[in-house]
Amino acid sequence: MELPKVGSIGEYIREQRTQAKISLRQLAAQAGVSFPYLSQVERGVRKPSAEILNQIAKGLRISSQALYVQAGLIDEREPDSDVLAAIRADVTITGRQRQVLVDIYESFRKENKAAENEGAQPTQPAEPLDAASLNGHATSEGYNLP
Amino acid sequence: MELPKVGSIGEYIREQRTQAKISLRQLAAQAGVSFPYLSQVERGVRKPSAEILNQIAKGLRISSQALYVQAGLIDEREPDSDVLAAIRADVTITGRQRQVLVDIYESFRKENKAAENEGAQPTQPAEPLDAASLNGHATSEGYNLP
DNA sequence: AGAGCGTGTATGCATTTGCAAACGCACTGG
DNA sequence: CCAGTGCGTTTGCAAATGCATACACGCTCT
Repeated sequence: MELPKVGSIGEYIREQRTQAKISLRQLAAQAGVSFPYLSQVERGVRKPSAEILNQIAKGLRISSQALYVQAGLIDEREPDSDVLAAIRADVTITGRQRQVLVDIYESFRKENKAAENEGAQPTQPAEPLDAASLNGHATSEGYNLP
Repeated sequence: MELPKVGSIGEYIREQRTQAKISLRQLAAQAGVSFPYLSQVERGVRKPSAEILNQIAKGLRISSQALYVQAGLIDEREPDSDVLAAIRADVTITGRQRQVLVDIYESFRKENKAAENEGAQPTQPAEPLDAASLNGHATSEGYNLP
């Protein structure tokens, strides 16, 4: 039975890859998997095993757990969305950084709620947002959200 | 391959099962997998996929992550702070937004660590990050979300 | 003795993973 | 104009997963 409804794991991977601005072949090479297979995975044609998922996570430089959660392979009991609580409880960041994270998170929530109440119009979804600019020193200034 | 000695995963499962004092068939039923296959998994004859692993974890009432770590599918190099866990578990934001938050948070951490070491390390201690270098530099300015 | 029920284990087989090779398409630039 | 690269996709095919079925052993009854 072909149920294309499979987890959005493929979309997520592709999203991460395009955000990182690397090609399918590059990611495949870094992850140590074959590019054709990666293509199929991204389109949901094939469902990768845990090992492959782990390698892809490595290639993407993201946490394996992020992928597993996305793939629905980790239940992660109760999301409950206490992101804010976790941020406020974090002692490894400064107060100013904390405020930045809180602001961004809340504005995301607000944006999503607005988009939800509007029809199917995705407001302004086209965002460049390079994930690769990590060392680009993303400090408090520079974020401005729609 | 004849004997993939790597998998202490099977032993771990069997250990957990016997410790829980349930039979192979019972666990298989609770996990929703076939008992013969579970037997093979426990003896390392077969290497279960992530889905099966997840179901087994459910059946054993243990954390999925514990199994993944045992299976070597999660590197566990990072303690994975509570903030990151909360962000990843949050279902009220999009994957892109999630990535933004994760990136910003990690870059904060990186900044702080660099500041802590006081001038020894230049912001990129471990990762070669060929993806970005291949791509040539992205932005290098802070985040700007349109 | 058996019949019955419990355990874990070896088969056969449909389905699937994952790869190598070949393909089509868009861009170059000699 | 078409060789040379890059991209993503499609196509067979060996190897593996995962299951249903059948097997071997241990235990307890009547």
